[in-house]
Amino acid sequence: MIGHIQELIENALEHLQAKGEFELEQNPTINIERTRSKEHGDYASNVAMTLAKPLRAKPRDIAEKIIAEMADSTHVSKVEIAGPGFINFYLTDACRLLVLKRILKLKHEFGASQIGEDAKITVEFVSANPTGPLHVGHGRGAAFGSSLSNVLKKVGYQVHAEYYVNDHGRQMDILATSVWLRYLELCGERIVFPANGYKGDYIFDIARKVRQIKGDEYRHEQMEVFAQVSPDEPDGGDKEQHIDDLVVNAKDILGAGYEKIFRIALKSILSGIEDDLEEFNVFYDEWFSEKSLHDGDTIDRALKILEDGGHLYKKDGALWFNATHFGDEKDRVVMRDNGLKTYFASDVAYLLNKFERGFTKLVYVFGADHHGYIKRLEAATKALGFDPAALEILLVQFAHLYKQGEKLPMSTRSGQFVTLSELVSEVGCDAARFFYVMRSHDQHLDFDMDLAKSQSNENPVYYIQYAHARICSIMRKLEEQNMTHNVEIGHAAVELLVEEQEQDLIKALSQYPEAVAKAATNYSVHTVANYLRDLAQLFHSYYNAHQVRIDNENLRNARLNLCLATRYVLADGLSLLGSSAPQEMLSEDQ
RNA sequence: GCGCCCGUAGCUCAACUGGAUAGAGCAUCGGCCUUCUAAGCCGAGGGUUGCAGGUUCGAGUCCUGCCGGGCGCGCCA
Repeated sequence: MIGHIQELIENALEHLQAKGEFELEQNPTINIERTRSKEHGDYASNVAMTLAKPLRAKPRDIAEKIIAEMADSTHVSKVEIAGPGFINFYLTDACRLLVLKRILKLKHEFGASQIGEDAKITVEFVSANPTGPLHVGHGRGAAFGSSLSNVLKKVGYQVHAEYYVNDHGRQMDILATSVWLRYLELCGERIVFPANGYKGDYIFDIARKVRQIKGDEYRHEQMEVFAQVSPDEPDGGDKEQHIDDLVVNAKDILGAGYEKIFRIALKSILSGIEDDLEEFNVFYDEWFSEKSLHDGDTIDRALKILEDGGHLYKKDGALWFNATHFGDEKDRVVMRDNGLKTYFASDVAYLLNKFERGFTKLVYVFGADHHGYIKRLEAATKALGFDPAALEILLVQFAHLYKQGEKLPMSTRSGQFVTLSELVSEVGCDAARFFYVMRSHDQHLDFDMDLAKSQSNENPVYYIQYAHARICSIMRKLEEQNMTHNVEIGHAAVELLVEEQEQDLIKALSQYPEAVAKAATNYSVHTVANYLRDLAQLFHSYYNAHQVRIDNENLRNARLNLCLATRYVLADGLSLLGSSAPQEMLSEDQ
């Protein structure tokens, strides 16, 4: 429809130029918008205002000429000048009502588009280190990334959702060593647990698993384990050095056994993460192993490209990437003086890997604390010879959880945190997903767990789901009373939908594709949440004002069509956000 | 200190990328269940968009400077 109106204005402008009324050096971009309020019609254009300057004329005069020259359209019933020079378009009823037929035909396909033009796009999100279970701090990234993937798919991108598994490197060594130390404790060794080790209870769980499988096979005396290890922080030493020494000992003492513990720990935690995400309705197309970059030649090739480009240099025994040359604040180390490649080297390789797989858009969903990564990733992209515009790095601000008015602490190392799984089992997946994405991702979020749990009008998820359930209820009651719903009769009678609430609801339905498109192009999933709230609100108003199950067959079927269309859109929108659309609302005491 | 993000109703947040009278929910107050689920509806009050300038037909939105909050600034991940 927007395109149609653009065409009307374009043609009018061409005629005016041909007649010599207007003299324009270039064709203006014609901006058509939905009006904010219905007193301004359905669509509006500000073209007369933007032309005021080049034409040196008053906006309202220009608008008048454009309207006079505009061809009649079967879709437009009225065109008006308003305010400082807006041109307002009113659609014909027939045109407005067309959307109902469209929705009932397309069902869950309604709202889809080809904006993405089938482009290959990756969305990487969460990618938390597999050193412990996901906590509520990861929840927002998971909810946002997953919903964004759904939305991008809906508008015609080939989306590949990825979780980058850091299954290589120092943190994983610390994890494996932590497990071993807990295992030794279980065997009865007296261990002073390192300050920098992973302290959560889940480490004990994994240690128990190791003991179950291997018995006392990996037991060694405390003296041997701590031989030559520098003092820990509480004893006046460096906690980093202390844990690194322990890792070295663990590898020496255990040999192949170390690898075994490492794999058990990784597998155990990773499958826990997968389960938690599945429970959270989050699914990936790929779990990408960092280790695979090392095992293959990707890292070496990536570094070679940087090397060949002259972007690497040696300093203090380490190998540096000349990131400042590409706009970063600092140069970055890619290989430490001990010969180990840094995580940044893996990041560069992963970047290269994504481009080599043919993705034209690389979306990263990062926590806000990672904003320092933007510049270095852009720098690496340029140095690899790719266009940094292909990167879309989205920062998700922190979500603070509140329970009974108190802020919940979040700290991975200390082992004190609410896990995502606990959150989901407490407030439910539907509410948790919705709450995480109902605010703009670049805005801080206060997550009120009591509100998310409450079965009341305060809770926006239930509000939307209730609208859906009410429609389902109408359909159920219809059958019970042997009334019929004939879609064709409904279509033929749509012009009977003259009530204000019906008109408003129809208009809102027709805006669904725009809401989805906007969410996709702006990476703003919360707009879908807002849209659904508005739609549910309009439906509830309608429901309270008018009966659907009535004897008048024509009107009844028209209203049922409207209800069914609303139901499809509500269900589809909720599914984009990862929430369900229940057919009935059951309270706890039922 | 330097860099990035954010300041909108008492609270939590929107505002179609520069448009018309800045909107919702919660909270507060007043109404609506003999009717398809009251997890609902209808109505009322509530604002110098942190402050000060600038850009233009027009600024919550863009530019500059302050004030206030969050985060980051490792051969850690």
